[in-house]
Amino acid sequence: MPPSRLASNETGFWAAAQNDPIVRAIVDAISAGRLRAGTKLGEEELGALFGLGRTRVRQALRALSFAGLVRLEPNRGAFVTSPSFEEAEAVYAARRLIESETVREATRHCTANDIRRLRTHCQAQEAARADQPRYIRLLAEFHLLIAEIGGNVVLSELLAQLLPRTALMQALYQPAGEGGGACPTDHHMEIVGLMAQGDEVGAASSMTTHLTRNLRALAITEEPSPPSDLTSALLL
Amino acid sequence: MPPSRLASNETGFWAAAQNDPIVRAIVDAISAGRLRAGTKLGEEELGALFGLGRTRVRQALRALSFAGLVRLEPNRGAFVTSPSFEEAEAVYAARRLIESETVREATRHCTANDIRRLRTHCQAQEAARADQPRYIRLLAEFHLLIAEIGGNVVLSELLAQLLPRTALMQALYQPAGEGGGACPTDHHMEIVGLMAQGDEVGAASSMTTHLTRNLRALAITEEPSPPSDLTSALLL
DNA sequence: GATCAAAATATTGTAGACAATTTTTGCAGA
DNA sequence: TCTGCAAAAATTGTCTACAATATTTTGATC
Repeated sequence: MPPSRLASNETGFWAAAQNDPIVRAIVDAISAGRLRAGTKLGEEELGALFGLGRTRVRQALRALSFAGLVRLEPNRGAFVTSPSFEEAEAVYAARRLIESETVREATRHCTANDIRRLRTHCQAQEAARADQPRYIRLLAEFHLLIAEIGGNVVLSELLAQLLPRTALMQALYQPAGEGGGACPTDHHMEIVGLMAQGDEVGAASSMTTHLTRNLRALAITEEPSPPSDLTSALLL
Repeated sequence: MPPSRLASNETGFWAAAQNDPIVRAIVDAISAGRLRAGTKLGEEELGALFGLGRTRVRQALRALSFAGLVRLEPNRGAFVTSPSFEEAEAVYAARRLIESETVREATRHCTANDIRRLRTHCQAQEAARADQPRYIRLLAEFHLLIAEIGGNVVLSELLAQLLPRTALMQALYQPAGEGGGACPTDHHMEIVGLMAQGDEVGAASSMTTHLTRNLRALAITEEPSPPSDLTSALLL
């Protein structure tokens, strides 16, 4: 069982879209900070890179735009979103709202096996520290996994949409120090610990502070970083 | 200023998609109960109906699948979603979570002009009672409008995705009595009244009971209603 | 050299063609 | 009549060609 599929329930469109190789590659490149905000995503160029026609590229770009990672300008093309700091705050506010609920529900429903899965997942996070795209994917998946244990599929889907956006913002606004400090596995372990004790209030509040810390870690600098070169950003 | 555009901020993919004639027509037909769950949405047939090629049809179907109104089965086509009752409960739970927050924020931020807009909107709802698709659209827009006043764009977007789904479920599971009883303008007026008094707790709780009543109004009958004829459903 | 218009180039938007897959149809055999 | 299988028809998936729209380059004028 590949860990990157651990938290993907097969329902929902965004989950399916992430299996698209183009979507996947762009999400990874954005998360890792290789694709910077404002970069133009040319259809022909992407198609050539993946050996696919423009049809598939277009589908991928639309999916990414749905998730808020890409901005489609009519007759001009697709660009990596440049979220404002207000937008970042809004996304984190939404996550706090949704995730304090999911973690509360999860704490109520979770079985011993769920706790085990969460702990295993934290270990996988530690192990993947070297491989940044994978590490970031895992950190996000942890939150998704909690949402799934919570049991409300709709909230899971909404959260799944929000997660890549926060990844984009971290890559954008995170100061030089690599993302390691922002969403560390320690916090995750703490949350799991509280869940294991059945302390739903504590777990929810721990989640909230975890997210607030994440937001605070973002630098307010809104300097327009130069767009990156698409081809080199995607070729690893 | 056309009232149907009152509450549509131009950002966000779903807002844009709803300007697509195909999306619009299908959403209306679903909301009005003319297009029943399980109906197959053939690409060629839709294209012929709107005088458009399959490319546009496909885009529309994909957008509808983003919003959870349509299920795409690989190599089989697009079908109007048949949400289970659990799914309905999940969507309403998500709406309660999100909207109790948006109405709280809106109550804090709202100006006298905002209150006026909301009251005007309620009147427009009353006036549109005869025209069912429009009526349903307006009822949903009211909730969106509150979210926009609340000021968190992300929550607005998420809510915008959820609203058509609840419309689908109402059309699906609502007992014979037409949708009038489910989301009446009276409740909306009450909420606006509480907002005008600055009673955020009251407004939030009123919103919650409003939504809970909506959910309760759905019949638990899960009999598979026969799919409708696509052409006749869309030709008004 | 700067400014603006117009041609040239490049890119996106849409439609239709062909390939792959599923569904239906037709027919033989039990 | 029903079942199983194969051919035919219909439908979706993908690519490519052409049209519409932006962007860049060119060149003439001041």
